[in-house]
Amino acid sequence: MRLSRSLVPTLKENPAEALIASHRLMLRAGLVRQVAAGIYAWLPAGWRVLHNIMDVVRQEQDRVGAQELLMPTMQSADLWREAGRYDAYGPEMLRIKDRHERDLIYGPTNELQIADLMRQSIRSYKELPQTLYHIQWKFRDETRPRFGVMRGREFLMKDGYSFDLDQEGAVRSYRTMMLSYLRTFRRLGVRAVPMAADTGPIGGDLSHEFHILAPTGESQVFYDSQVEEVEIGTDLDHTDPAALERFFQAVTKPYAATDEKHDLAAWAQVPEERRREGRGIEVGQVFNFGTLYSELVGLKVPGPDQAAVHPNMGSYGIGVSRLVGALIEAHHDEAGIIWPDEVAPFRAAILNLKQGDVATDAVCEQAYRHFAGQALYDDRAERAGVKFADADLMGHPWQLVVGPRGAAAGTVELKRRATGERQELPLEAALTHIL
RNA sequence: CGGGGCGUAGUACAGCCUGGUAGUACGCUUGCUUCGGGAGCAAGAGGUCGGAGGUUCGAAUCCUCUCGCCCCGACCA
Repeated sequence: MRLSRSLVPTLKENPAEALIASHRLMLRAGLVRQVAAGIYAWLPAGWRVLHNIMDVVRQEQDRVGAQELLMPTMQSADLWREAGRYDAYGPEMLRIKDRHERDLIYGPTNELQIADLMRQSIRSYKELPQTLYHIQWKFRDETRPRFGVMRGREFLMKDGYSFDLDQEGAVRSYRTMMLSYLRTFRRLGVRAVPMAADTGPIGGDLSHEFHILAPTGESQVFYDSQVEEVEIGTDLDHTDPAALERFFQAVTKPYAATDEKHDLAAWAQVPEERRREGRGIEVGQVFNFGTLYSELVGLKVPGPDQAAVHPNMGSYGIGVSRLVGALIEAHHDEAGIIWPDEVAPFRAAILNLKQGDVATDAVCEQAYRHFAGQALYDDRAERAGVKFADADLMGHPWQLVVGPRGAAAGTVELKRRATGERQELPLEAALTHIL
């Protein structure tokens, strides 16, 4: 993208409504604009970030055999009534009437829909296990939206659901998802610690929340520093139950809990020098809730012995739009955002220090073509300082600085945003470096 | 939902108490100069002061109602 022709409305000053770093920087870097309380428009650069996160999530889901589908945002109230959840859910659920006075809801979650879908579709235990997921907008009418996209009313969430014949299979699905999630967060450039968690209104008895540690987190978290040393299992074969179990034990054995589940007795067992306490941003949660929902919607299949079986379900969520804020909370400095490589809206910014200079323009155009849409070309006829400030603010992992001096000598300056390191090198070398 | 705060130009704010032609800075436009890490000078554009009603000769300013946004708490990916 050429910056001169892009909708990237950066701000030099901090908007008054934004108090925490990620909210401030998202507005200042031109990623989002607020439309109403807790509702945001994603501008081109912000939308690219969201896409990049979705891509990583998708790849890691597909890798462990989950199938993507897409369920609608709007749901019929009937299903919720049938399951006895329409009145139970409370005012957080946005209820709408269509022109025929039929009750609809904007989905706050999808486990009823997916269970209903499976009820209509699967006919035998031989079709299990299956795990399905989608990435879709949700709406929860929070009493108090805040912190920008971190607690919006409308938010993008990846939610997945597993269906197993029995508890043993369900535990395996649960562990597989744990692995997938930890891989996902790792690729997104953050360490998310799984913590024992309350199961909340969804019910069930096995649940972990994934927290990114940041001072602005909403939960108080306690953990044994050993969890930080666990190998994430990038190459682990998830179809090997023994390897999966070893991994799961290693990840969940060290003490880690949010304040809701904090156990003082267990905490006291953790050696003092390994005790860590801080704030965490919840970016994901995994549940196993047994046969609760299959029973609610009447999902059952004939088992091996002819008897009808309610599949054992698990539910797995990642707050995709919240992650954008959480990643910024975890990666920024005074100058702006520092994107992890996989999520950056652009791999590099090309800064043309003298637009109109034939040699400089030529080098920039060459680099621009080379990146084929993966770079933001700052082709504005501005002072260098403005460009550097914007590039730092937007947090591109690399900055390719092209000026007339270098263009004449056949070199460009390459700057790494995260470290501030700069080096002067030939264009070709710089390009290989970035890719 | 309880408590607090705020709505004036794209952004940050002043003006309101004590009514009298809507201001400052940054950003934006144009020109000249400058030009390798948030330039200087000059000239401009840009606002139904959140909305409605009222008081008044006259309302951003006073009164009433209303809408919206932010913060703290209780609740949640």
